[in-house]
Amino acid sequence: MPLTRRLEEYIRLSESDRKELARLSAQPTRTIPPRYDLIREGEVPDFVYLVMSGWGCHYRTLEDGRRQIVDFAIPGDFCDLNLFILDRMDHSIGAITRFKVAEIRRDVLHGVVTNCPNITTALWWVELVSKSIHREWIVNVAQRSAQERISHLFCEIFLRLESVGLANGFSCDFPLTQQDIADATGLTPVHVNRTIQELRRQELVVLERQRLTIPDLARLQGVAFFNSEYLHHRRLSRHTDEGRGADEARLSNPPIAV
Amino acid sequence: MPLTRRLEEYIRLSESDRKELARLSAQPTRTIPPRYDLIREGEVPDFVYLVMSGWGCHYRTLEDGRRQIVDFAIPGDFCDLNLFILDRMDHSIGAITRFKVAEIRRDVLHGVVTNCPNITTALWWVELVSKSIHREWIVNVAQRSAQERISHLFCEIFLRLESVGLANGFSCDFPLTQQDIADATGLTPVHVNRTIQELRRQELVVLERQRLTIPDLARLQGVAFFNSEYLHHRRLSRHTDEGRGADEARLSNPPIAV
DNA sequence: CGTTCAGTTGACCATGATCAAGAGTGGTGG
DNA sequence: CCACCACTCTTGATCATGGTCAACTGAACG
Repeated sequence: MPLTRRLEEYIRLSESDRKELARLSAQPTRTIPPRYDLIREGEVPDFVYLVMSGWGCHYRTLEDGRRQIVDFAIPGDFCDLNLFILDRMDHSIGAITRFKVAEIRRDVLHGVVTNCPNITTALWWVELVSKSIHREWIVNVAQRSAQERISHLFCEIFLRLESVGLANGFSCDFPLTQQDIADATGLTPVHVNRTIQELRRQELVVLERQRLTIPDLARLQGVAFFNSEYLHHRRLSRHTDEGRGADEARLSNPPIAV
Repeated sequence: MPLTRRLEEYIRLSESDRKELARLSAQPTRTIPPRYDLIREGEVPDFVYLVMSGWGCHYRTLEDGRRQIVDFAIPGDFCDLNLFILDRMDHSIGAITRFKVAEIRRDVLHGVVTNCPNITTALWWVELVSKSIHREWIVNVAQRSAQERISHLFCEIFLRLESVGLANGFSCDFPLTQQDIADATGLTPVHVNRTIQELRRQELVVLERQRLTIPDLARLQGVAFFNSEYLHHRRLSRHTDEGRGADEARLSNPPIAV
């Protein structure tokens, strides 16, 4: 299940943790058709949403219609853990594909969290990692060239999907249109098109029928100036050959219940 | 005191809350000279830092030397609340001016937080607002023109300083060099220079001797497509004439201790 | 009074935007 | 089964915002 895989990037889960998490995934679901919104800027969410399947995106719109995707939401992601604070949404969440989310009531989440301090810690992780991803996106759009930006996006998406078990080998689903990529990277669709053609010509990516293949991840990371630290994935040692010493040390930290 | 003013943007503080907050501000301090780092990418922080005076910045560097400021740290800000999670820093924090921070030990913060659920809620707010600011920065660098970006930065800084009591009337301190502004907006110093000259010519800002004056904030917000919602400042009604109804409703939400 | 650093100016360049038209592709209904 | 429509992708020509390089000014400080 993507959620448990996701949280296992950060902490060890006990059997009872898993049981509690299963309760979250068992909540009633809602399905959003492609290109519709789950929730809009200004609305007050009733639930915390947990992505079960499909892709969504977090985006902001300016008054004159410019639109910027600020993050993607893939299975195992929470959409608005901030429900704890209960305020208006400062951005919207839309569906890219058919998008199925579990609607978790406040009290249910609160129950899980009080039963399992472990899970509280894991949810903090999730929040902080998504903040770290925001930071990396700032760097991405502010400093990188078109080719670097798009390569970086490909690397991030591939590794995030892999981390929840949704990649096989060198490939993963990739339902984004070139317009979506443009909205996420601050480029125009025309330029995204030309840049992707260039990436294809250099055999850095294969992109066809909603499927992304990265024949040589290290090489793509190289051209993107991609440094995976910001994802804080424990299992990344798969890719970096760093060994497991540091990981084990991290996992031994006692969870802090706040 | 900036910290209490800051938290009062989000919640009502009781007398005992204030007393606990005073304990945080009374922790031992450390002073960083201008242009030195408080902490670097990859290091493991021993403390949560609370900014007492001066300005700092959060920044990331790419391997080839490109540098991007991803947020500023001003009095009343916490630098790395994520200490709860204890991992390596994924970015650095540097001093812009002489920069004084209180070093708060884990157990001290933990004590304050367990005594005052109110403050826990407030700290969640602080985290979520800074995440929201990250999102706005993504939009800023990805979608706005040079003039819009810089105007937007001016608006944000002015309102954030005002919210902690560090603006008087139309002015606030502004110790950033044009190089700093360039690093924060993803522009070159040369272009920042020309753009600021243009803003001056249009009498949108006065910028001299480390001091920023905004004669007509509404007008500057207009050219920047600045919408202050993302700052989640309760007291913004001062600027928007929105009245206080919604604010009062928000403040009446019971704080959630997580 | 020289050194340093921020700010300023000019000339030229390049990355990516804009505008416009056409080619594939997939889904829908007659 | 095919015709049509809509949407995404592709291509070309031209333009503009902002980058690069380099030199100069001015203020601050020892």
